[in-house]
Amino acid sequence: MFEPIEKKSLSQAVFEQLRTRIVSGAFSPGEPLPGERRLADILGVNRGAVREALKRLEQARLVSIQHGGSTTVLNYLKTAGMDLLAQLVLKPDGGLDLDAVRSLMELRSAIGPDIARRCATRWTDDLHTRLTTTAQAMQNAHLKELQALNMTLWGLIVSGADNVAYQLAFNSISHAWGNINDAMRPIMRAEISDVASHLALAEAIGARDPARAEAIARDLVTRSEHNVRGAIDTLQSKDTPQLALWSDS
Amino acid sequence: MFEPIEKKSLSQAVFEQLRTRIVSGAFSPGEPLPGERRLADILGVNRGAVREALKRLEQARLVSIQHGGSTTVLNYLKTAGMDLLAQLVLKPDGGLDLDAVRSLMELRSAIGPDIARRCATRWTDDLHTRLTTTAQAMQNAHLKELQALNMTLWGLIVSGADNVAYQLAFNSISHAWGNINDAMRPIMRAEISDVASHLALAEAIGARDPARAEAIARDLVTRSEHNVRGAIDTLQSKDTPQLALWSDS
DNA sequence: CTCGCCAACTGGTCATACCAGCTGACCAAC
DNA sequence: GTTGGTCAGCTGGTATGACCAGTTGGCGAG
Repeated sequence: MFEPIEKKSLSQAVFEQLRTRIVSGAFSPGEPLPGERRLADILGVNRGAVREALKRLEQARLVSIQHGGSTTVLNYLKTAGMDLLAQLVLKPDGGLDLDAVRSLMELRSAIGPDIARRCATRWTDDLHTRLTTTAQAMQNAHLKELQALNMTLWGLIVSGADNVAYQLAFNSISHAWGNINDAMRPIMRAEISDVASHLALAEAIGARDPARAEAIARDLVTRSEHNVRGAIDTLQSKDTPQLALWSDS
Repeated sequence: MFEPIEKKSLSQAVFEQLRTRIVSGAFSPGEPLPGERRLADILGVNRGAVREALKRLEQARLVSIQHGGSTTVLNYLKTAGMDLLAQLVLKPDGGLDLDAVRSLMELRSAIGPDIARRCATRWTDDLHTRLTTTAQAMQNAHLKELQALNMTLWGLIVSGADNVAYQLAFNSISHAWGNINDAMRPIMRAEISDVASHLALAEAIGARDPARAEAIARDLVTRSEHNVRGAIDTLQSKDTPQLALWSDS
């Protein structure tokens, strides 16, 4: 139906364009970027917009700015932080980068069970109630709602794990997730449609049973990880011409 | 002796000041920030510097900027990405925030073994050689060198795990680490001075033995995690009688 | 040759003006 | 009352031109 109109500032556009070019390899690590004045001239914007974009690139550790010297491109694989994941899971053409998605799912599989385990021993207040309420809401939900509730549930579990590193990592993952959740829905089906396991997870955490919570969580998150791997294998083995499948569907 | 002179641009200073105030709670979530012109006036800098700082705060998801509206502070615990860890491990007074450090070590404990496991099955080229060389270099190294070599070793393992999410998470962790590695050296001693285990880890990965690599890695990273926890418990029981009462339950 | 200075880059800061979006007060017209 | 319009006064967004401040390399004096 109606979709929100996409609006972005100039500095945002400059930032995204440069970021895409750096990640895609159009700029090689160590290569100097054109000067601010020249970039502004090329892109047809004023220098302030370019500077704002460059500052953001510097904060993302994609470039290195030196007063008096030139701004150089960094090797993002060795310097960039986790927030770049949100960019990497999407290819420049808008499709999914399955390799990055696989990486994301593997990370999720590694920390998810540990988060559930720690939450089971550390939660306070009425977290148990809120977990159970959320899990119960999954009983009469469709796939799209299931996905949202699954995210809500994990957000609660993370908040109960009393660990800011997990919390921030979850935020970064969620942010990346926002770019691909529609495409991931069928792949996540086996995990998010298993309401009984989610209820059991909430119950195990509420009962302060870390081992059981960890086991249930591991079982759940592993399913989607395997499904992503299965999707990759299918694409790699079946269709030699990759583009054929993309254009047909 | 002589230390490098700390030089930072105005926008960097503005960014850091606002970030510190947001994280410390001087600005509450939802609270509107003063306007750009007013901030520039208060801080005695140009509006451009303020704008560059605000753009960076927005990218870090610490504030939300709206054209025509006001810039509001976000709840960083629910929005900020993992790069904020580098800020959180240091308290405003320069001391360590042990709670954040504990979080960091727990995250490290969760992903480290999994990274080693995946590296053992996925490494290519001469990674095994480089791992062994690095581990062997630890044999005649002092504590400070051991710490650096341990970081180098893990950097190699991460690069061999073929997982961009782990790679970026490692970058974020390393970045936070750079702020506290001096203080963490004694705590890490039990882990980084065990050269034999590091050699065994390199050997297990080279032998493509994921189970053994995972086990050795888990044993190593868990030590430092426990030491951090021990340091926290010691501090809590010794001083600050208020907190002692709290933990007596 | 070395040393030191100068010119020409680079990014950093500044002041000013104007454009563009939001909000609320006010005021018709229905 | 509700609706819709206008307008003033905020807010952030963009543009311009100037100048300050590090870095670099070349060129001339010694």
